[in-house]
Amino acid sequence: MDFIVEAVIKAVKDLYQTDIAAKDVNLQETRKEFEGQVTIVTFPYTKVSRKGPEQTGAEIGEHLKNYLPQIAAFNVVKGFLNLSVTDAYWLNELHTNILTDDFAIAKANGHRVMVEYSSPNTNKPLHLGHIRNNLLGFSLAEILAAAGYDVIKANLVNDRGIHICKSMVAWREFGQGETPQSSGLKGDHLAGKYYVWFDKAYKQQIQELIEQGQAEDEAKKNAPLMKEAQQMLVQWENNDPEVIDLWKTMNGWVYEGFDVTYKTLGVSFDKYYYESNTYLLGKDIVEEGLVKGVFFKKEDGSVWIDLTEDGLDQKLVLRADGTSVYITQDLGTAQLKYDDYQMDESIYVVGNEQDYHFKVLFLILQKLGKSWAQGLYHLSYGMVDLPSGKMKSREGTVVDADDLMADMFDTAKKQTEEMGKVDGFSEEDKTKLYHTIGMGALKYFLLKVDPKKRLLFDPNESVDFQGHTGPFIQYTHARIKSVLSRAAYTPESSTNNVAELDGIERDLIVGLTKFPVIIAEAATNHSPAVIANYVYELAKTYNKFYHEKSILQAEEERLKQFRLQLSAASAKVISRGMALLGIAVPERM
RNA sequence: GGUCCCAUAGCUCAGCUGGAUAGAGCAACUGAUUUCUAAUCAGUAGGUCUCAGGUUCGAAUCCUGAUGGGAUCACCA
Repeated sequence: MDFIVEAVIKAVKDLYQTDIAAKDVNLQETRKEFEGQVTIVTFPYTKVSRKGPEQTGAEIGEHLKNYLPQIAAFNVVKGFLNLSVTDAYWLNELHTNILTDDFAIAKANGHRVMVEYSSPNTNKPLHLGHIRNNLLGFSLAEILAAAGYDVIKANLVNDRGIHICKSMVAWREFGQGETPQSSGLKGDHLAGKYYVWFDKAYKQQIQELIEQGQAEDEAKKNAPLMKEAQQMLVQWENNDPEVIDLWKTMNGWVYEGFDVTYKTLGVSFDKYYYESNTYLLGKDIVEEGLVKGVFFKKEDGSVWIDLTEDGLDQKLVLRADGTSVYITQDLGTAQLKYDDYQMDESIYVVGNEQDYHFKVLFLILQKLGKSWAQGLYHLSYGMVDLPSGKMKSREGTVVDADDLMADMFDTAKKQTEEMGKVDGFSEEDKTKLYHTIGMGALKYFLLKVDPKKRLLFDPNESVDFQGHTGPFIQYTHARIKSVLSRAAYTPESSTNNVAELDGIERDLIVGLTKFPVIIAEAATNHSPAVIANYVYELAKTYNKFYHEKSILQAEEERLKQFRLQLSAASAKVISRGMALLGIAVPERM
């Protein structure tokens, strides 16, 4: 639509002798109730035209119609100039753009971006909140790749620390040698089980100590289990062979479990970072900051940065004993990532509870003069809430990722069987289909809302399969594929053979042409929801077309061919759009 | 208490850097299948865009304040 923008600029110059910038041309889609496809808001030009909005619109419209062969007609309603673009233009778009293999595949833009997501703790299994994180991260990586970026998907695994030791201590105390093999329990769930055990037993010990007369704070510190965990952490840092061995074993179980979950979710990573390798990083950056005078040292030896001028607080970056805090490692890890990949942008997919942390982190790196700091971005997404409130691992109010995915599979199976849609499917095909639909419903449900917003999930209400859902879009795709296969349609058979379009056909082409713009928008906004809502709109438009127009029984052969082309193009965009969300679409359902 | 985020139909959400009479889905009601998949389509009903000011040709959108909800303010991560 750039040609229209340029023509408007020229029109304003010719008519009113004024130069305007491209961004001052406000193009929008024409509303359904008016004639045309593209609308220009003419209010802003009334100042230079010194005429009313209607007259200004009429003059610009006349000018455009004279200069642009693609403009068939125009009409003016108040300050809105509605343009009807010729059918020849839309048909040309379909054949020379939409139907080509490289449609909506952006050329490499020469920019490299890292998307860090997932970043689990290895002491418990993944839950619904992690699912949102993983889906957002994976989808965003796909979108950025489609927009022309060179993308690295990174996972920073939190595999060390006191919480990991808690699971280990509990297992050593109560585990009696349980392994995933011996109990049949998935490795990450096994670790999680002992993490919960630790917490239970620990609370009991605290209670006992309080009953013996200790203050609560005191009791929390003195509980034998906590002492044991802390001692284990020291041993771990000292490379105690037995502890390291146990740590490796249990983490190994957890990774096996995570691999299964990741596989079912359909996410993947190009690069793993482990905190056990990075937790000591950052100390040299602290040193650098002291030399540059960005940080200062207090009498006790602790190192701080004063961010009060930026509206934030003073922040500790190194403890008095010289050990790292969270932000120390993150400073070091940020440098490590940059040294590894020299990316232009680095995106952290992390919940909005850490907004403050990332604000501070990025600000510090800027103050340290890191040239790459401006490319850092925190994709801050909202928490997933249950009707009962926030999920809490230790209180068992979490929606487990594996359970949820299994439920989705079962629901998909039940619904599909009820509709009797799987006659002639092999068992293998059925399993694959139920997985595709179940995950499609779940993924779409989570990705269709703006990442920034918090999300309400009711485990008692199953995720819908009708209406604004993943299965609706998947169904539309399957339906198209069914028609195409009945017609034995092949892409080679496509040549232009109609001259004019009907309303719904034109709407469909207009919708298809938007795909590349939508991808770019999703990329700049870091929002898979943009894609999700677009694909839904497109599927709706197609379904309307499907009902209004007969394809296989079209009045004429050339019309049939054209509608098949339009269908094939729709299937392609739906499929690609869903792929950007990490959602597969079935050939039949 | 300081800082940050959020508030649109009964419910879940769209609404791009300000533009036409604020849109979908679910739930409710009505209709469509001798014809390409009815997980679909067409229609009815449902709104003080939390409230009060301000900016201007024009505000759900931008600014200020209030109210309600959430997060965060650890020598935890």
